[in-house]
Amino acid sequence: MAKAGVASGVTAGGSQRSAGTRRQLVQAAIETLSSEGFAGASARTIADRAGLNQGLIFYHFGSVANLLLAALDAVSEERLQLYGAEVSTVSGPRQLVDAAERMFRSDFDAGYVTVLVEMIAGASSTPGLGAEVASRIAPWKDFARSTIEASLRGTPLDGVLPIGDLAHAVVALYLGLEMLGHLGGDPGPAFDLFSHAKQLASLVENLIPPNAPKEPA
Amino acid sequence: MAKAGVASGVTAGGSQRSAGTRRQLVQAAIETLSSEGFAGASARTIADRAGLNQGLIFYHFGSVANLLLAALDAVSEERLQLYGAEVSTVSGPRQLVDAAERMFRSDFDAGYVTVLVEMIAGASSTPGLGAEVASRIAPWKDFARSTIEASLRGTPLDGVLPIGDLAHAVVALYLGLEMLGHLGGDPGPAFDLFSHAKQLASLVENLIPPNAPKEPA
DNA sequence: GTCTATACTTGGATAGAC
DNA sequence: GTCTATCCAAGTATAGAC
Repeated sequence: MAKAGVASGVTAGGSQRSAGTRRQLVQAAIETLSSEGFAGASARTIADRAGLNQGLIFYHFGSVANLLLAALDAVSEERLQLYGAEVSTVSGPRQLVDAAERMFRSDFDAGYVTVLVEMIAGASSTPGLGAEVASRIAPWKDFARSTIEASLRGTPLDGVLPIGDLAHAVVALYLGLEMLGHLGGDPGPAFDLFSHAKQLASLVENLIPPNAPKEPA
Repeated sequence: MAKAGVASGVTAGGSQRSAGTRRQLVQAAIETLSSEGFAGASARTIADRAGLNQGLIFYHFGSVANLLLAALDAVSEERLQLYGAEVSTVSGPRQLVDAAERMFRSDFDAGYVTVLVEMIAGASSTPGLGAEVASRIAPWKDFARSTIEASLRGTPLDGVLPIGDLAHAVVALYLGLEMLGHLGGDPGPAFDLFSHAKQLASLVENLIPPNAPKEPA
């Protein structure tokens, strides 16, 4: 056991100065989770990186676990918003795979998916953390589902694929590819897969043009 | 930082008594990794579970990291052997998916894949650990590749699919499904996926019967 | 050779200074 | 309200007992 209990809602909303300190700590927590992993994300390590006293973590967040959750929140919100923007201009499966590849690349380089992976893997060490992490992962599955659904609209696959299960698989694959890529230091195989997926998506699109007008049922 | 450096080959081969102690520690390490995760797998926690003095870990393995690697070795070897046996009786994609589902179920229930996931995620916290873990994950990808290859022999997909990349994806998916299933406490969605995969595999098999004699090139 | 008691280091948390 | 100095628990590691 390393991190202590998960208090709820200790993210006090205070002054300007306080907000700045919190922001620095959250940023340092993200970087530490990326480079040292959950097990290496101690109060001291994080505070050192931010150039701040480690006690501040407990004052502002109540516990290390809560700071890490705040870091997860920050990453999840920012990325999800960016993903939404990327995807909004997309029509059809091939463009979607293309967008997914770009997002994976920038995620991988910045170490953002690592934050998710580390928090999921680390959750089992702290009582109560699992549920908190789960509630922050859920939006990703929702996002995957609605995006897949939208991109399939108008193609012959519309309505025949189990979207919910597919979304689950996509998220799982995304996390797994990140783990393997990070471990070997080489995300190469992941990008080979994206390239195959693009061919497959093109195949689907060439059967029937994307976004062809569809008869109302 | 929690675990210390990774010494090489400290797994001294000694007496009967020594072997028994090591076995108990490895077993306790596996259980601890499963239930508490990498971050919770301290020398004291593991030794307590085994009912042994924590100093024994350093005497027998040199460091906590080395004990955890020994645990990973044990799980990987035992499971890989069992997987090999399961798969040896298999012919064709559908039976393969069937076998994979059985293996995933027993792995998930026993927490064996969790050991892999936790070691991969935890690797980044200890210098040198990443490479050691990577070399122990590699056989899984090899196994996936040769198994997929064999099951496709004689089907119309033989030779057209990028086996290496597919194997990478399968391992990644396996790890990702484990993470998500473990997090939510419910591996359900993973099994839904297996069920879809079975339908897909049946489809492939019905195009051309499995293991149909193939013309030599 | 095997194990235990003990030394030392790092980590979480808070009482009290500003 | 914000932060720092300090405390105690938990972790790694080893010197020495058996």
